[in-house]
Amino acid sequence: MLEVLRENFSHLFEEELMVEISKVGMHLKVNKGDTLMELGSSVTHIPLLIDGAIKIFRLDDDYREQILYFLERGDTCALTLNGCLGKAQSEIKAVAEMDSELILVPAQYMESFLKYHSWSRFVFESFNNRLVELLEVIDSLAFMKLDERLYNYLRDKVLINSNQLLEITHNTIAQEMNTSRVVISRVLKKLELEHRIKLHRNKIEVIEI
Amino acid sequence: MLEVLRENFSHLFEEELMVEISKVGMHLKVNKGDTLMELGSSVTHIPLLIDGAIKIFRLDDDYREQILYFLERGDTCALTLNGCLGKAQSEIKAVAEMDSELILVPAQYMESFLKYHSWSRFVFESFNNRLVELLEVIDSLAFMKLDERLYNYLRDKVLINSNQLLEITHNTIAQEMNTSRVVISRVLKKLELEHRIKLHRNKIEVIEI
DNA sequence: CTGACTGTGTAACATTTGTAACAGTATAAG
DNA sequence: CTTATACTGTTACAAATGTTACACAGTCAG
Repeated sequence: MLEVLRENFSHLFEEELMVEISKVGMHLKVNKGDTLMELGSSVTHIPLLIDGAIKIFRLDDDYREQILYFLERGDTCALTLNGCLGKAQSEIKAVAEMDSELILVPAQYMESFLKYHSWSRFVFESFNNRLVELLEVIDSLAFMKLDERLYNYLRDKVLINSNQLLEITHNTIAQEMNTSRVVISRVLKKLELEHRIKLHRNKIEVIEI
Repeated sequence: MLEVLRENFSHLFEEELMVEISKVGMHLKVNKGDTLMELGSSVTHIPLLIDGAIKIFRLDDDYREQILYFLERGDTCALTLNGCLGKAQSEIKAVAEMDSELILVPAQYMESFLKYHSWSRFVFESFNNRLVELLEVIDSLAFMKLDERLYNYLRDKVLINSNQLLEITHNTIAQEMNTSRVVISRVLKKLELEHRIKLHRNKIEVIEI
């Protein structure tokens, strides 16, 4: 695992910290679609993403969901850190957007690693990134109409997957954005008429400008 | 200023840190309605709230706004910290909800103070609180209808002001929630019919359960 | 007191989003 | 090939929210 850490985190962490992490961390591979954390499950580990992408959702009491952001290589999830400190059950869900690889660090090391400058810097920047992304979600929900929100959602997916051709169904989009399939189909059709996307069965092609 | 710090932050900060803060901090009093930070103004200070309450808004390009949360005694603004680290212009607005008193610490001390355990704990908890509050805003926007959002907004105001009788106009509410006055008047009337509030001129009485 | 202004109530209508129902088409399993 | 299932398109309608317009009541300055 130390090798994996060196390959992926040497620009972030000092050698000594990577050694420490490799002693207590757990190396994990997950498949596309796997759920990593369910509503209210206690937060016992801090994830470090080695490869792939994880999407994070907010859940409400009726199991509706709202996508928040993606974690990518080098990211961690501040909401987890949050859970570590606050001891609160985090009502979020994490699902692998693609086959991914991560290291899980037991939450109790969170604070003790703060003596490493690179770790505290990493944690700070992570909080920072998450705050910014949550603000973007708020912008989207508060100020934008569904067509723009949907287009942004698709653009994000394109970036994460490094592919203009998305393999996704209308139904899945509807769930992730907390609306209904009919509405998504309607708005997608509108975006297609505006030549911003092309629709295929099970696939959506995003036309970049 | 050291006296003021001791009175209000001795449960949070160690003595030595308070001394340091008192050397570089600026003691400030603001009046209800004063704007503390405008869209994109560079973030040069970290605020420590001594007394009163500050409301924080998200702004969009058309100067529409969405209220995020209130800062109270003992709070600081993680979005400011965010600004310190990320060097990004924070597109938020801060307005005094009531007459308030705060200490401004120049942003450059943010990192150096991290050697004080109580400071790094304080900063972490602050990030934490802000994340939780942003998630609540997202819940509100993503999952709730306007009547519930409005009632929650009023309840928050009651808590912050320690007063069931709010002095506020429909128009102000509409601005803070990014909707129109007519809509707010309509929904307020509905809440009144449900006996959850009572309407008066310039005043709204929230009936607690 | 008078006129200007602000705050509130309300009606009529437009737009956006959500829901129900159903048809047609591609795909997969047998 | 046949059947079942998943996916998409579309219509008609409902509900929520936004917009425009206007009436009227309280307040404040002169």
